[in-house]
Amino acid sequence: MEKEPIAKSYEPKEVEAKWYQYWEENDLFKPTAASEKSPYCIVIPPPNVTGTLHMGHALNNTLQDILCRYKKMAGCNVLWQPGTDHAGIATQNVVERDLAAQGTDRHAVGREQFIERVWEWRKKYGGLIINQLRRLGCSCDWSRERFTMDEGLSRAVKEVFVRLYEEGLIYRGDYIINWCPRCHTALADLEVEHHDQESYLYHIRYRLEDGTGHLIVATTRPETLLGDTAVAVNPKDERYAHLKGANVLLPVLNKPIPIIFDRYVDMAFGTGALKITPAHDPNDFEIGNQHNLERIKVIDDDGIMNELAGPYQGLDRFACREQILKDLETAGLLEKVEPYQNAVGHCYRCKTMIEPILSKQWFVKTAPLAKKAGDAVRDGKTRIYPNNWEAVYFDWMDNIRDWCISRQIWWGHRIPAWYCDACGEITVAKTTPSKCAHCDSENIRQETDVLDTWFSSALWPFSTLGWPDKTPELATFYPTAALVTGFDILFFWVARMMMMGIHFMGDIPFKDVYIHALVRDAEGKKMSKSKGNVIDPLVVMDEHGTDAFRFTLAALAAQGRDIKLSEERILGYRHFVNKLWNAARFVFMNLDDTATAPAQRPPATLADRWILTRIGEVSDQVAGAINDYQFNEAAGLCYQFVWHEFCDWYLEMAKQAFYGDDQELKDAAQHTVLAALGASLKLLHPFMPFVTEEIWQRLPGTEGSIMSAAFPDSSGFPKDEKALTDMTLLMGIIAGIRNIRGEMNLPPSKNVRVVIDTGNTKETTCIQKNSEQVKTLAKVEDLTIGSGLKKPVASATAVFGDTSIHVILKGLLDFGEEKKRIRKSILKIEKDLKASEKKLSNPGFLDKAPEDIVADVRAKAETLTAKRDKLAHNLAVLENIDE
RNA sequence: AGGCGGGUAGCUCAGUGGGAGAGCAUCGGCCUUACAAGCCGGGGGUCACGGGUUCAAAUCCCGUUCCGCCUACCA
Repeated sequence: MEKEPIAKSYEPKEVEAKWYQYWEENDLFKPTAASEKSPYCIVIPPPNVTGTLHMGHALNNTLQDILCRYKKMAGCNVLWQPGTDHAGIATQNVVERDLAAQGTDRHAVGREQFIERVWEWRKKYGGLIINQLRRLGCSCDWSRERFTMDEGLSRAVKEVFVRLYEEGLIYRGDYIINWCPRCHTALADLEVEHHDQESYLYHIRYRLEDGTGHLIVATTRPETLLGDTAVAVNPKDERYAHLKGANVLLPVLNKPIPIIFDRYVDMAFGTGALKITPAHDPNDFEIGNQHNLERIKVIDDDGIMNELAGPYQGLDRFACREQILKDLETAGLLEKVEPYQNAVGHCYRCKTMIEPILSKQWFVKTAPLAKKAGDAVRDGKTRIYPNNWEAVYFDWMDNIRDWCISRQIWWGHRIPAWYCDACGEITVAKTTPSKCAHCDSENIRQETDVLDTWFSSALWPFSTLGWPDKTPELATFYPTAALVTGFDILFFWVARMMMMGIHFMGDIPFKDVYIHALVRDAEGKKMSKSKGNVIDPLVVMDEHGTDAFRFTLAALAAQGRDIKLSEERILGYRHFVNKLWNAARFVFMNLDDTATAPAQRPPATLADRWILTRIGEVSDQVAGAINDYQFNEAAGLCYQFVWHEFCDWYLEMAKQAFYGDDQELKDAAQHTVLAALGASLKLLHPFMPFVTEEIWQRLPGTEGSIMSAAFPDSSGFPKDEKALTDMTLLMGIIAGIRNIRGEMNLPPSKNVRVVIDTGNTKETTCIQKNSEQVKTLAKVEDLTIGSGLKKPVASATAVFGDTSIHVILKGLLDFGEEKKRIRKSILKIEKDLKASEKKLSNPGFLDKAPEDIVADVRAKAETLTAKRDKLAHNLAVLENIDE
């Protein structure tokens, strides 16, 4: 296809955009409509529309793309379902910031106008991250792109809400939430930052109602005592056992409240007595529920004390604290103040101190859903890789709390519930009702809260495939094959998709969950803008090319460990991309000037037979590793094979055929080298889509995209055991000679004469047949091969197996140095030998170790002994000469 | 506080029961007509420490220690 001459080094920029466009134009990212092939589907973890591509996305999507591209080549009907998330609070914040810059705010603009502005913003910037995913090479079917606020997905959200409500699995109730008095919204636990803070622990005297004494309570928040409805102590605490049924008087307000007994109270902390404020503390709320305590809200939504705070009404919560402390002091009720460090929640956005406040919220009753979601993993229907995350998953599912799904913001799915002002009942419906379902009053108004962002993303695996309609995609691709995500959203997203998928589809949403690591900087720190240690994937792709970047991520993606990304590592793999490029260049230079592939030829040389056998083996290993989500393993296998077997050995050996006159050998080599290069490209394609496509399209005899080619496997290649053993011998011989050359600092220009004393005639034949290779690759000008050959006088010796290799160094050999070299070698062998002999002389080992292991050790000991003896013999020869 | 992960070559990390590996760095030799972003060769590790299980431990168990992360409601 491509005819222009191939450049000396690979230039990613020139080819990446070209091929991405080609793939899209040729519909290569789309699944086939009706297909015999087995379906394979991944739904993308939808990035926030506000987002730009960061390292986490890059890793996440690279791994998904590797899976999708591999599966397609392996013969599956693949759908990678893409889309974005409306990201309620994050997006609302971005647009609010815009408004602030224009000197206005959302309240001034009004709800409808505001939402319109968000849509406008989305239209303008929402495609940013999608295009960055394209840069990364993601093979998503973009014709199916979805957005959580789309019409279709919104319909799914309403459907789910209404059905859960009708089933009694959604309810409205009082709950303690994290309230930001400045932003005026509830915050998810995730959105609360905890900072250690220097504060004080105040010991306050609560007098007993009957006047017989007092009890001391320790607190960091004295102002909340206005809402106290009990004091709790541990039932085992003997100090307070006599106070059963007694009341204390709330300081300042002088109101009697009960002393209750609850195991939650830590006897060792403070005085062992805990004030209970159910309306302003999450724990107290729980305890209050168990003891049926009244909940008194004394702080309003602005953080100001309300009418129930009595004399403190109108004071800011912090001012109130000061005032109350003064009053307690005056009344002689402040026993002690000690410095204390505690973690206090702050709004992640404006850093205002969070106020836990009691309010009415919507909830999903999760227990029944969680039970099934837990069982699905317990039963192995869904498998989590690596499986240590299963424990974390179970722990959460087994201790799950009801899920608060309402948010007091504007951007999101507005809850489809209407309150009736006439009868006070709630109407929940998929479409906007005209009147109350209970009393027919038309005086109804819709809930102003919107749903938690995770509510719509919980439906993602089926809503994107068309649910609640019965679509062919849903029938084909649900349950999806795999979900690839980071552990940080295991609870928020994965767990909820499991619950919703099982409930509404009657089946798990995905068979496998692959949890990958976090990408950190070279020091292991989390990348963040404030630390300034962010590596921008887009910059990396610009500098080193997408393929090198992707390969780096895959090569570092070992399970269960974070990735420390370093520039050097990327550079190393960039070299690998270039190596592949140059290997291809070499191949092209040595093909006859023809556009078509050379005629089919059987492999003619040992090298030909060997490389084909190796491709078969490696292909199976790579496929196995990808199927097991061992991305680093798969990448490593490819790297090792392509560089150190295909390039270092096969291409070097093929030169003999290419540069020689034997047309038959040449034809066979051309055929083999094309097969080997083609297979290498296919193995690498899932990791490096661009460079492999670029080379593939230039290869003679290929048709269409490499994406449509079949992934290699061993059934398509010979299994030539003899080629493997012969090649091992040959490589050992050559390495032996090279080793001596290296140690003696012999430049390649200095050819040497070599005598090879083999162990048997088989070896003699093998080496003789390939003597030209030995001569070329080890720079030998004269090679003598035979069994029982004598060591030449001025020669250095290496031993491989039964074979002695003597390199003649007339006038160059330092006898002393050579003897030293051999002695060192013998010492090393004897150390190994000793270990083997120790095992073999251990009755326990011979008794209990498996036979094959014992046989291995025996064989090893024999080999080592033979080698040692040979070296010793050669050493003796040298010593005789010396004398 | 609890949970999780980790400590292996100078650096970054693979390696889950049978003689320790890779990349980078380093040292020596090479512009050998695909590639100096390259080729050939070398050196370098008490696998954190201490115990245990086993014929056999980097690998499994217990303890110690250091580092990192996540969760948390000690007022």
